[in-house]
Amino acid sequence: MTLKSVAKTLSVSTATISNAFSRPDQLSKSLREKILKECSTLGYHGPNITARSLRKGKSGVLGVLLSDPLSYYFNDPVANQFLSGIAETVEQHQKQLLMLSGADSGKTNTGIESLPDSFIVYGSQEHNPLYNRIIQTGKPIVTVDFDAPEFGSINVDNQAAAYEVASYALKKRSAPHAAILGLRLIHSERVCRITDDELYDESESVARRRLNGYKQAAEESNIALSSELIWHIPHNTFALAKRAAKELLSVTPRPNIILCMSDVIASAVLNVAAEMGVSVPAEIGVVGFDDIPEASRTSPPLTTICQKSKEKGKQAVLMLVKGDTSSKILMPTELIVRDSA
Amino acid sequence: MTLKSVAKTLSVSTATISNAFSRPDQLSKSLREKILKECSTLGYHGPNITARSLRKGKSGVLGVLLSDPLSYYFNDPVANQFLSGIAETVEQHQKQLLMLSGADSGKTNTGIESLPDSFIVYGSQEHNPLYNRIIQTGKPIVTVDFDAPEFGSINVDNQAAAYEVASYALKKRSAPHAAILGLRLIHSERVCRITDDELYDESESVARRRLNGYKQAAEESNIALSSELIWHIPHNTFALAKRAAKELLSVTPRPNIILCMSDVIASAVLNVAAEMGVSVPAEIGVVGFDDIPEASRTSPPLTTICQKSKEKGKQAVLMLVKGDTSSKILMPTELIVRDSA
DNA sequence: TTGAAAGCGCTAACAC
DNA sequence: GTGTTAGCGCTTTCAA
Repeated sequence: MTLKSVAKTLSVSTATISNAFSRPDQLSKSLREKILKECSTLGYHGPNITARSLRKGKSGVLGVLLSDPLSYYFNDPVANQFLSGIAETVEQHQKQLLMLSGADSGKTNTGIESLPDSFIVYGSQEHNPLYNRIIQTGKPIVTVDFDAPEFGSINVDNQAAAYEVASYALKKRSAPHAAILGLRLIHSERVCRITDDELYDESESVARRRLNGYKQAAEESNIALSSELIWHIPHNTFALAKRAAKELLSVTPRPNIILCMSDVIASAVLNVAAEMGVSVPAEIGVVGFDDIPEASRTSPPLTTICQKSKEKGKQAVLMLVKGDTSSKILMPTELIVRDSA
Repeated sequence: MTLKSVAKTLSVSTATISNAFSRPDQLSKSLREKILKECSTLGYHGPNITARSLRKGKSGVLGVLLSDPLSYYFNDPVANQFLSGIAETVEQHQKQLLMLSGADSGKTNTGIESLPDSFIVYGSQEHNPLYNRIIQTGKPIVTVDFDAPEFGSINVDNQAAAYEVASYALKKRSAPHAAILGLRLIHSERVCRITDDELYDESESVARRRLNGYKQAAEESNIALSSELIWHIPHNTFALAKRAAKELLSVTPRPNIILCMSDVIASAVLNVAAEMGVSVPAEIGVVGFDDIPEASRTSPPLTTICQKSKEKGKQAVLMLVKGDTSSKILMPTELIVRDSA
């Protein structure tokens, strides 16, 4: 059942059918309705999207390029929020959402980058060949949580936010002794501490900016920050964070402030602390980052930085919809004080 | 940059370029490698997927039809698991994943159903016009968590599982007095109790089957189950569940067993119970359903039914990949005993 | 191993 | 307001 065959059956031209579906102003209302009704009874539900996309050079699909396997993004609370903001806005604009994995792209090229009309690129894509292919399409791109000079972007001031939450935590203690549970600080798949030279890495990643914020707060409070008390966690999962938390809470003397680069990590700390009988916030203060929904439900509830992940997704879609591909948006963050520090 | 223009530049035929990318056996290895290399330097990354799909009638895209707005699925732990199982398997098979919302389909038809080669339909789609259009494409379909005679499907035995967990909870108490927090029991957007006639509804939904399992267990224990102690919660969110839990825990005399149709609901009950100073499991027993990751981390940890959501997603993709579109698979469930009952 | 050409289903320019 | 037609970029058959 094609537009052509339908046109023949209804004894009108193909243009008329096409117009009935795509350009209502090109024919009378009565004819349009008649045609739509007849198509419906015939079982023709409108133009084939592949053919239409080929012809028009547009598909109505928005691509989201992610930097890890897709399954990761279904299990990370921050990504969940971000993607649900995207999804909601995409739906409002009657577009389709295609999630593009950073993982499969190394293998066979499926040419999928030619389908979407525009892209949201989430997180740094250093070694992702698909990213380069997307750039070469010349289609509109907005980056989120990292920056590329040539594209519009949405970010938060990670350093300032980390500084704020760390300062708060440090000032709450009379004799602060801080440790850091970092997320993706270095390129390693292992939970481990970093080395001193890695501490002064100059890269611009989210983790680095947060670390800089922590360092800044520590300096202001005249606290030493050695790499011995900085852990690297390769992915934002509860299990990995728990491993790091166990190591950290077993250190003697035990730090009394734990700065966590995500709420998932912070909640793992609370969990381990409870298991070990360490009381929060009496013995140790814990702060997170992100303000995921669970943050208000942990015991004790988390003191953290709220970054409006859902709103980030929404804004990214809106930029693309509006055709704004050059603004550099810095979203506000907010210190959320609860009981964990 | 098209295949044709590249062919001209390299002075070979279009067929040769096409073969180099899609049918390696049709030309010599050396020629193929030479062409691939030259294409790469030229910046041609392979055939346009729209044109290719139009021509071949296949796109390499797998569609997942959902019954609510997409954003819902990013925030539901069970859906997260299911979708991550799908995503993982789709990636392994070098296909793309397109999530199709049940929400936008009422509005303008984008013809998107013509893109995917096959579909996973998740959850009953009673009033979803897109479902009907997908059926009309005649493409392979696998349904999950509901059944349609003409398609393959993946389900769990909800009634048996609910019976199992309810029996366990009831037998743990000397004088059991049970209440039920149901998920999508009726068609209402409000948190509310159901009426007596609704209690005997004959429909085949997941919620109904679970309710039947609870009823069966109650009968066996000679317990009355009146609609006065059965709540309907329209969506699987913590906030709605909390509202219902508050109502329930304020009833006098207070039930001492709470059967929850999801772990999200059960964890909301634990949360409310803690706020009200009701101790679990001493004063009330709580059981959930699903075994989401958080279920093992609540306090107390949840006694629940494990349904392998991720595995369901994986199996659904596998059926489609294998071309099996008629098997009716019933996945096993397992009673997970923890501390909440 | 290669080249020529038809045609996948549609849209839009143009003619009427 | 409607009909005709070229061609979007590709794959595949057929012939060379």
